[in-house]
Amino acid sequence: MFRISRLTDYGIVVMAHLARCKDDDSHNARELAEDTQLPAPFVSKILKSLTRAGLLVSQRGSKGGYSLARTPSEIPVVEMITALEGPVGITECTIHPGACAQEPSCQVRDPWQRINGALHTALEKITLADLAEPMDPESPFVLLAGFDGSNTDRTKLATKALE
Amino acid sequence: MFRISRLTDYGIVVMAHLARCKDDDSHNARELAEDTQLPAPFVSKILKSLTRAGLLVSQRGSKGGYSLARTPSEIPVVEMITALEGPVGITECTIHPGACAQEPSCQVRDPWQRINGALHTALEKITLADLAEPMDPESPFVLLAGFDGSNTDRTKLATKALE
DNA sequence: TATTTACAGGACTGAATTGGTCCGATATCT
DNA sequence: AGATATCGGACCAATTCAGTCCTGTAAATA
Repeated sequence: MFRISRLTDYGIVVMAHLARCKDDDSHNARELAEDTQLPAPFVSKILKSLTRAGLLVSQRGSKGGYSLARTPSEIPVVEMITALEGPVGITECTIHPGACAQEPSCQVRDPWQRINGALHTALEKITLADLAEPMDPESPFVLLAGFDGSNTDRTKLATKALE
Repeated sequence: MFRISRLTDYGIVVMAHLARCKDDDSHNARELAEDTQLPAPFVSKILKSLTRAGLLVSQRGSKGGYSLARTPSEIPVVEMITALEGPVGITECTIHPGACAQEPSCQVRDPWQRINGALHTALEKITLADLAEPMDPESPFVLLAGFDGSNTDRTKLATKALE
């Protein structure tokens, strides 16, 4: 478990496909469904959500369709996930503070918040551009540090992001 | 979305509680449910799963109960999650390779695998001890690096973990 | 040995979420 | 006006999740 829903998964595939089409003109839902080999009505649903979230712009009518609202490198993964399945949060209390009865006395909340923050930060840094381009095996991607006591600038940065 | 189930959440609360009881004797299900303020039958179910996964040892009969199978610092978070809700995997294909029809031609699989690997590595490094102890705000916890091109040893380590 | 305590395993149920389809309304181009 | 496509939302089936309950078995005690 712990996984993104199929809605999100497919959504990102579609976004990546759009990112790879360098042209700026819009692609309609049927076309995108064909290209990605995904069920057409489902793709249509996904596109609507992404448009409402401001990640795509839509053009109605004949010759209408969808296109990216920004360049791929300006679209972080976390936004796509949020658009399609709501805010990223490992635990309930991350998203709805106060909903859990034993929150005030909870002994594990704080560490979870940190883990969640780290995940969130990572998903903010990774953009559609990183997913769309064929991977360069030499390129830096998700790097994990931690637990070795080293106190780099990045450490403070990541920790700070959680407050 | 993107969250751990309540089963897992509660399970980790119970584990953390056990970790904080320094004594080595076993605690029965009813007692643990009382201490953590969680529904008793549910706690019982959780304890069984954790025992089957080898994270707890159980003692039957009168004076029976549960106790940690290892010291808290030897119990990584990822194992608790796996025990209670199955293997950690962001996408379907991480866990069931080949199940997805368009896997061979999938353009986003590789980056997802990397993200997943990074998450997995992080959850391996964080242990029950980190969750159970009251947090030292100065202590290094989850640190995130990446995308700056720096090629540290840890980079290679984290990248290597994915293959 | 009988009794009590407590875990083991699994069946079961109601609720919530997810996956996926479909339709009527509206906007745009020709 | 007519064809094309998005927009918004209703709708439904299937799965998963949360939580309960019951029967069996192992261990300790009297």
